[in-house]
Formats: sequence, structure tokens, C-alpha cells
Amino acid sequence: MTGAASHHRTAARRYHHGDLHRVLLEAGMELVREGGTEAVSLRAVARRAEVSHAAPYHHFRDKAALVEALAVEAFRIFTRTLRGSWESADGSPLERLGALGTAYVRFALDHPFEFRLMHLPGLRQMPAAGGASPVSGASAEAFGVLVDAIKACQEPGLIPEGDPEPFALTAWSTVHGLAVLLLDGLLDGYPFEAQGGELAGLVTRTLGRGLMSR
Amino acid sequence: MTGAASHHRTAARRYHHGDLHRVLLEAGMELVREGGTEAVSLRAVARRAEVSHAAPYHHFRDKAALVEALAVEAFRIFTRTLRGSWESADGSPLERLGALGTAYVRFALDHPFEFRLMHLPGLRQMPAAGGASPVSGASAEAFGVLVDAIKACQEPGLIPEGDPEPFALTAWSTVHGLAVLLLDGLLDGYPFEAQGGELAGLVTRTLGRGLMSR
DNA sequence: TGTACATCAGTGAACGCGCGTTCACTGATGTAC
DNA sequence: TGTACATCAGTGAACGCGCGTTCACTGATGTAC
Repeated sequence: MTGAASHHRTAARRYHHGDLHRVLLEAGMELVREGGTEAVSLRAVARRAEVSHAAPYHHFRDKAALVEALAVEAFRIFTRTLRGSWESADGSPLERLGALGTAYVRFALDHPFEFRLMHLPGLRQMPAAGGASPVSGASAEAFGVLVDAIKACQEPGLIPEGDPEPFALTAWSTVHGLAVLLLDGLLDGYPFEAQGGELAGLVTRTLGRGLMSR
Repeated sequence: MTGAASHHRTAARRYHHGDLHRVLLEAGMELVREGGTEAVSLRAVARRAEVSHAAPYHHFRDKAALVEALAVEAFRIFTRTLRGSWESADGSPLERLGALGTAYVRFALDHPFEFRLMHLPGLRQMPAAGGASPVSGASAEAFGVLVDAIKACQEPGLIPEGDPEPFALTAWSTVHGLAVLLLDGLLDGYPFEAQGGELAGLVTRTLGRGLMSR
């Protein structure tokens, strides 16, 4: 058994990797999960993928491009989680909206590094080919889940009619703020620090009352 | 006029600086305002203060200590701004609470780098001498302004009685979330992007209704 | 008021580090004929 | 089915960079007597 072969259970190592792009992204996400965005460097990613440190340049223009791709990836996972939570929630649309908000906060607490990656400063100034950055598109899709939930509440009259986006924005701000404050540890010192679920319930109930009573 | 003297209008340069600690903090805050937290390094701060790059070690144990001190400084400015806004606001306590929320968002938009500095990940794990980190203390004071505002609303019955902290937390989450989303540029693509004031008004009105109607 | 001396707060050289990026190269792959 | 050749996707050495931190040093300051 050669050294190279021992690194790869399924296939002998080939000079041309085959799917290095994919492997690099996965290595990057692993690094993010383990050590946050700070742990991501082109060299570290290459190391993790067991490839020379210059190889990634055949797949990403520069470091920023890799980070951007990772952020898009994180947003996709996030959106899928949110959508799953909305679809599997029971009760009235308003109750399901509450479950969605709780899922938002829970995701942030369960995947803090991915969540922070999605909100890395400067991520949106990337000069994309067309106009809007891929990250903007990915985050817009996550927001879409929220907007749909608001619409579902409006249909039976649980939330007043009209443009759903202002409502969605308010809801988004609230759960996002709670998630960030929890992640920051800004709420560590308070007696009601029943992290996650309880706080999220409290906050979303208040939010729900505000949304209902126009 | 010697070179050294031309750098200092008021006094000739002395070997012992006199107040280097203060000057280093100010240089650090300047760097933050100009280029964000990423622009802060011990060497850059020393350069800005016109001092050798080893000098800061007589005033800060290491880089983390400097960043921590800068974050505390930023929180102090922030708290002062919030308190000023609450004290100078007109109208009912609920209206003044709305003004406070708007001031929160406005601060974030006006001082994005300082705001981000206050919420740098990892800032709170600093091992302080006693127990709680100085940053935690500084942020608790900012939160105190919000709690006091909630109490002022409870007194005339505008918000239900009881522990004010859950209410304050909800309000905090909402304005903090809005501020962060705006700063992230997550709201750039939407038609209602009347940045700051309008969005803040919209969100705080919904929040206010939620707080009132227990 | 003067002097000796400890302490404080600077200086500048040096260390090692990991990083992003470039470059000439080479092995593997796919295609035209 | 072969063969020539262009292209693709790797390799490994090298570059320069700024950084945090340490160290021996030195000038300035303050205090005891």
C-alpha cells in the first residue's frame, strides 16, 4: 500500500481530482464549522482537501470568491431548514409563524459559525458578473420563506391585508436580533436566560400581537 | 523647527509620552472608524500614535486587551447617545421609547464600524480579573437605558406591569435585528428601503403594539 | 538644594509565522484526423 | 484503432507582506536621604 493510496479508501489517488471544486467547498465548510470564518484560508482549505496550496486557484479566482461561495452554501442550508420547519409545523398560520421564528433562532444557536459566515461584513460588495451578488440572491430566498408565511397569515385575516413585506421585515428583524444577541453572549447575564426556545417563544408572542393588531 | 517638534503643535516631543494609553485608544478608534476592526493592529495603532511598535505593550497586555478596551469605549459612546436620545425625546413614554429605538438604529447606520466592534465575536470570552468581562458590563449599561424606558412606560400603564426585562429584551431584539440587517445590506433590494428612519418607525410601531396588548 | 538610585516608559532590531498570490512545470484527459 | 496535439488541472518553489511578540537597551522621572 502506497502512502497516497492509504489516503483514499475508495479509489487510488489520481492526478486529476475529478471534483475538486465540490471537495474544496466541503473542506471550507468543515473549517468554518470547526473554527469559524477566521479559520478559512486558501491554504488551509487546500490542506484539508489534500491538495497543493495552489490548486484551488483553478476553481476560485481568489480567497474572496471562495468565501462568497461558502456563504451562498450556508444560506442554502439555512433556507432549506427554515422551509422544512414551516412545512412541518402544526396549528394556525400564526402558530406556524411562531415555529418558523423559533427555528430561525435555533439554527443560529446550533450553527453559530455558519450563521456568522452568512452575515460576514463586506460579503455583498463582491462584484458579480451581472449586478446583484449571489449572496444577495441566496439571502433573498431565505427572506422569501418568511414573506410566504406572512401571506399565509393574511389569507384567513390573522394579519391585516396589504403588502406583506413590511410585516415580514419586522418579524425578520425581531428573530434576527434575538439570534444575534444570543450568539454575542449579550444575554448571558440575565435571569431569563433560558436560551433559545423560551426566549424565542416570548419574543415571537409579543411580535405576533404587534402584527395582528393593526 | 525640528521634525519632531513639527509633529506636535503644543509641546516638544518628549521621550516619556505622558498619556500614551489614552492616545493609543484614540488612535485605535480612528482606525476603526476608517477601516473597521480589520484595520486595527498593534503595529498600526503604534504607527498612528507616532510611537515605536513595541511601546503599546507597556499599556496593553496583548492585542486582545487593546481590542477589548476599544469595544468598551465604543459601548460607552453608544450608551451616552442612547441616554441622550431618551432624555431629549418628547411625547408619551411610548413615543419616547420609539425615539429610543430609532436612535439605536441610527447609531448603527451612522457608526457602522464602531457598532460592529461592539459585537465582535469572542469579545466576551476575555478572562477578566474578577469574573464578568468589562465589555459585558459596558453592554449591560446600554441595556439598562432600555429597561428604564420600559419602566417609564409601565408606570402610567402603557405597557403591562411585571418584570420589565422580557419587554426590554423584545424591544432590544427588534431594533438590534433591524440595525444589523440594514448594516449587512440584506435590505438593499427591497422597495421599502427608506433606510433608517422610516423602517425604524415602521418596525417600532409594530413592536409597540405588541408590547401594549398583553 | 544635591545626589544616588530604582523604576518607569520609551526604542529598534530581530524572531518566526501563515498568508495570498504568481510562476514555470508536468501529468492526465479528450479530441481531430 | 492509433497517433498528434491542445487543453485542463494538478505540483512545488518562491515572492513579499504585515503581523504579534520578545529582547536588550536607554533616556526620563521620581524618591530617599
